Amino acid sequence: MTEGKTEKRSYRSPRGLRDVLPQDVGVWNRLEEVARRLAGQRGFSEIRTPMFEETELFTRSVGEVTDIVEKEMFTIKKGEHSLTLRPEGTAGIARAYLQAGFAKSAPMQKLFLIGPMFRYERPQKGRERQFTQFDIEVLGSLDPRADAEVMHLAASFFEELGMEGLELRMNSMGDGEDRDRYREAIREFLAPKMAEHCELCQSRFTRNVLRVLDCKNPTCVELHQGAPIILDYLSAENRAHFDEVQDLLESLDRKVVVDPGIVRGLDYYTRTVFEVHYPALGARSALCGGGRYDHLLSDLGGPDLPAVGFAIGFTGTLIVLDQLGLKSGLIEDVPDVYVAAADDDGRRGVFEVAEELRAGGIGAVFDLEDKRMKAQMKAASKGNHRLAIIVGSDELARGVVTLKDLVQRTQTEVERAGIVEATRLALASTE
RNA sequence: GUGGGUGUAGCUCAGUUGGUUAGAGCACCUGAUUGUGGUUCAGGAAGUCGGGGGUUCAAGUCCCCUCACUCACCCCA
Repeated sequence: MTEGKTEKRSYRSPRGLRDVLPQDVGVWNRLEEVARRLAGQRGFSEIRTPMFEETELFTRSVGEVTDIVEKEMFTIKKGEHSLTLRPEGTAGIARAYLQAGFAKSAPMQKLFLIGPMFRYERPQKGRERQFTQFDIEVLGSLDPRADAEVMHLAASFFEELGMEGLELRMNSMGDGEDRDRYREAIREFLAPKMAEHCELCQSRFTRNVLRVLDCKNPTCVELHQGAPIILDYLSAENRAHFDEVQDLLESLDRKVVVDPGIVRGLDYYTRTVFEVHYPALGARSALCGGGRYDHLLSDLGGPDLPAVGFAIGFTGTLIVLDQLGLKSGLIEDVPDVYVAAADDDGRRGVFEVAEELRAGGIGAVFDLEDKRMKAQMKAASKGNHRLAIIVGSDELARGVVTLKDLVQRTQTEVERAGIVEATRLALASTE
């Protein structure tokens, strides 16, 4: 606590956090509007969970041996409590589902959430420390139609925004026994080569074998050539599920690319995993990632109910929309009337007229900067208002106001008393 | 965490081998038009040249450190 004059400095938003300025809010609203509409049409209900949760919720669900938990969480310690800003949406939704008793009262839930997530990472293109996600979750169903429904919905979201050339990639992570058998096969495959792997791989080998294959270290990638592929280990049941999801999507004319390389970075995934890519984006082309998490609810203390969902990141979506020139064309609604004061006597009248119009349901603004008449007219025109109403001592004396059509560039005088009605008429004629 | 690039007016940038008061366009303000807008013309305001240190008679320009932004790797939405 210093006293006296403090040094003058400027402030910036924290690293990796950005402002959405008024000129960009239109696109954001559009993304949310499309998300809400598509979700609503399909019977998904909106849910809003807290921005932070007990840290343990994430270590349990996302997995201790994941980048998210190992190095990307914003954690706050308050006394005994450890709280973490949510790095993703599914864990919180699953927790809320159990807490609300849905597991017993109404296990089948289709839910969606739109909101900010937080990860402590080094920012770069398409990656921020606070980012917004659109999360979709179907809880309580193992039906392959649920998988296909959410996958189709993910792709539809982007298409609805005008994007083309998307790629839907999927894989299966198996479940239970086949997952165990695969894990064993990987362990056998890797064991003789472990000495040559990097430190991270060696640590993962004992803690979570499957993630060893995730390593991008060139030496390790080389060592992984010829590693067993999980699709060869699927049980008949899981194989049938995998095939059925593809069939369903093909019946919607939706092409799916099977990509055995998709191993999602979160431990809770089982069976179906998928990503929606926009290949032209390059480095970070995945706009959406998702899949099944059939044991997450049980891992969090609930019954063993299956679920499937995805998360779409707005950051990447906005970059693509910008690249495609689809961000423009969103005209912001602006008040119809600019009320201008011709002189100092008019300033009070301007205030009263504006409020009278607003009370009558007409949008109106006026100058708050002591601008001269000319500057006010300039502002009216720059602001894209349709009408200007001019109030000055001359008008006040005669009980009228000047009504000017800024588009047609015509003007008339109308009775001050009938201003709302006259403005309505003028607006109707310029429709 | 590891590399690369960039930091000059609100924004986009120019500033030549270091050399007098640091420039342009856009935006902003004023006037031409003493009560009327999108054009034009004239004028004006606006910069600790990211910050600190060093070399030099002289640094926006060269060197070192630092911070910020940005791109890529890692990972991921």
